[in-house]
Amino acid sequence: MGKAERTREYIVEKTAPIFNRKGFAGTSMSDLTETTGLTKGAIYGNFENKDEVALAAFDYNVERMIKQVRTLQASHPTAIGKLEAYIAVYRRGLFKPFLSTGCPIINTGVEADDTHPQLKQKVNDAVAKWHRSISAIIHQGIRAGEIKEDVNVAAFASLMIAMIEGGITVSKISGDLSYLTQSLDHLEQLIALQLKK
Amino acid sequence: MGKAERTREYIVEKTAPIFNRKGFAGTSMSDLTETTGLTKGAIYGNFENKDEVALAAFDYNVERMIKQVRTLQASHPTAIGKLEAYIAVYRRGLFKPFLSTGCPIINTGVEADDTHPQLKQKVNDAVAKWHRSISAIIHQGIRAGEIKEDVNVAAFASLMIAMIEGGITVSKISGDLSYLTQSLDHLEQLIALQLKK
Amino acid sequence: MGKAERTREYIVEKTAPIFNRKGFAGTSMSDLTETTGLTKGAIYGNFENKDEVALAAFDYNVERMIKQVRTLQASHPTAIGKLEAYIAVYRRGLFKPFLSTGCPIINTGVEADDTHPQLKQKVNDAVAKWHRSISAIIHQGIRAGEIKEDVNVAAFASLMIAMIEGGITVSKISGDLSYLTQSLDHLEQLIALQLKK
Amino acid sequence: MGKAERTREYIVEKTAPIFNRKGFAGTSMSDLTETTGLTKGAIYGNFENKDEVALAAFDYNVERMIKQVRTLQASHPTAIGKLEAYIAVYRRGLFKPFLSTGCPIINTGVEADDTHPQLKQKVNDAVAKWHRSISAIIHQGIRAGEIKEDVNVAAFASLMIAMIEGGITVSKISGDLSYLTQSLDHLEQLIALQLKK
DNA sequence: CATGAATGAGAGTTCATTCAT
DNA sequence: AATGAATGAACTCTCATTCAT
Repeated sequence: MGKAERTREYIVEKTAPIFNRKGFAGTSMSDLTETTGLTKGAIYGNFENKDEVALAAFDYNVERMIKQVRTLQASHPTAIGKLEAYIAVYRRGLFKPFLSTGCPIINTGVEADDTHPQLKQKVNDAVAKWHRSISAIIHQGIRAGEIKEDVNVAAFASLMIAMIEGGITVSKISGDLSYLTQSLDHLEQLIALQLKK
Repeated sequence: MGKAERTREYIVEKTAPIFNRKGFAGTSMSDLTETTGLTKGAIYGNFENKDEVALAAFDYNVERMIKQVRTLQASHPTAIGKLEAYIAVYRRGLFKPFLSTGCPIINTGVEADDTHPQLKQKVNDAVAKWHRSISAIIHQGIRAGEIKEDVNVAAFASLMIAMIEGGITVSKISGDLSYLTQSLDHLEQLIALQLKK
Repeated sequence: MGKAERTREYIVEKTAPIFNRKGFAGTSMSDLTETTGLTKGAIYGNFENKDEVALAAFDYNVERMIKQVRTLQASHPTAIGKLEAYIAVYRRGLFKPFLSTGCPIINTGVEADDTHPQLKQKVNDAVAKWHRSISAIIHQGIRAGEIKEDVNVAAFASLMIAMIEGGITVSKISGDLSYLTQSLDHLEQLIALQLKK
Repeated sequence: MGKAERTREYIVEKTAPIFNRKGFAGTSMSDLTETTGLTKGAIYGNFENKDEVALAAFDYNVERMIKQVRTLQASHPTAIGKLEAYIAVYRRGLFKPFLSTGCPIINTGVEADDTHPQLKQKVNDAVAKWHRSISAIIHQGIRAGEIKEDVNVAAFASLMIAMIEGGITVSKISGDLSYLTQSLDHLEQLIALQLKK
């Protein structure tokens, strides 16, 4: 990894939380230089413009969430275990500052939807990828005989994502964790009752 | 209603959708003058600053949503009917541009949470009020003998809000209505199975 | 005096101290409506514009100072007595809030000199009138045999005005009354030693 | 001296006369960009805001006056010579455009006294410093046996400052140099008769 | 006449971006 | 490759003035 590559990563790591907290319009280039300790030139030397930093920061934020799930899923070979890993990760987030700024997909999506086509596309892709990922796990569970065959896979994945994101987001904006707790509790029941054979 | 009051309302009506779409930081005073056809002076003559317009616009946006629910609930005397009215309103939103910009509570909350204390407070209040409103309906249903007595009222209200908001928001940012559809379908089942006697 | 005339005077009385304190550029039309309790329209109905109010306010402020001197001079028939009346008035100002905002001639002149020709002209006239007034008193004293004949009248009047204004102004801007005290003390001696026969 | 430092100085040099002539409220940021040929961004890159430029400009204006006096005083070792240097400098100003805009201490003090606490403080300090400076010279003269021992040092310094400032200011606002001439002539006599042994 | 809502130019300030060094 | 001073457009907001009511 060359120096330029390392600087790029450093900038992304440092600025990603700012973009997640303040949003694209609310984050200024000065915020970025302050957080990184770098100059304007250094950032513009590594990124074409603010948009490019924001896009890279979004990727970084999403990747970071995915990594947490993947790590936990690695130690759970069954489909049900992998689905429950999602719940465990977000439940763990309840007690860490991890979710205090909410989910980057929602944070970015809500702002970008009507103002920033490039970010919007990335958000779209992230949601679609997540949906495919959950669907694949359920299908795997069906093939493995763990999960009922008549489950509406796409519908369940949609419901699962909506509930998780709803829980995270309403808890974040209200400062009341019960929204996330209830969502995760209910999701756990659904997995046990509707999916498990 | 004096002229000032009328202009205030006119400004709020016209600008509320802009704030909902673009957010507070993303909406400029020039956006407001363009939409209203008024000059900056006219807006500053009726509002102390941009914040005040945004706060009034948020109230307007929330009130508009509440009104739709209340109107439908008026023709449903039972508690179950009133809860189903929520679902009907949001399902109807699926086919209208009504929900195309998402829920103002989420849109505003996501941005304001880390950047705008006054708006954040209003969002907090709106969520709390909604929770109280749903809880009151369930309690009324219990007293009326419509709804099971052992329901965890607060938990159900939290789950209901999280699911609706999750459905609306993920559908909005992904452009895929299935998230909202699945949330509303499942919520309908929950009401039928877990609440109804 | 008609109603219009009374309103004009009311506006001038109320706004004159504001102009004296904040200056022309530093005083806004809103300052004027706040102080008077009148509307913009009421002021523009009685004055063509801000300049006209400022010009009238300057006249009022100067006239008010002159009146104080004239009143005291009325009870002093001698020329020396009349000159000492000036000193008495300004010395009295030391203990009243009367001079706390400084002399309107200086306050206005300093700002207007390079920015407001009309006000500048009024300031010029006020100084010239004051000079003529002192000169006339000295000449009267000479004719009456009170004052030495070889006094350089114009020079003495100039020195007297410069000392009074210097004392008032430096005391005002420094918050230290000694500048005015020393000026008045010295001026008193000069009258006794250089003028009095 | 870095580039930023040089630009700061350039801005101060160019804008100081404008602030002295038009005052703080009367000087706009556009006045500053016009005079300097720089953009607003360039000024805001070097100063936090308009206030900071005005404060630096005041310091510059005062320092410029002090330098003239100090330069002349350097070639006059005696206390009397140093005091007469003040008079010489201001008398010289009579024939140059140097005093055409008046004394920055008075110009600034008159406006700032009731409107700008930071500038007011600087004015206060400048007057106090001047007073101390004159007092020190007189004390030095007493110790050196040049000046009478029973002189009221503080009182003389106050009178001297009041007379000089009164002369400058009334001459400026009236356009009649006799006020300054008479003040300086008289002050010269006072030094010769009241101070000199 | 008086009102006060509305005007529109201009105020002070910020910000993404550029470019000489 | 990095610096950071400078750009200039856009930002929020104010102000003297006007005019329909």
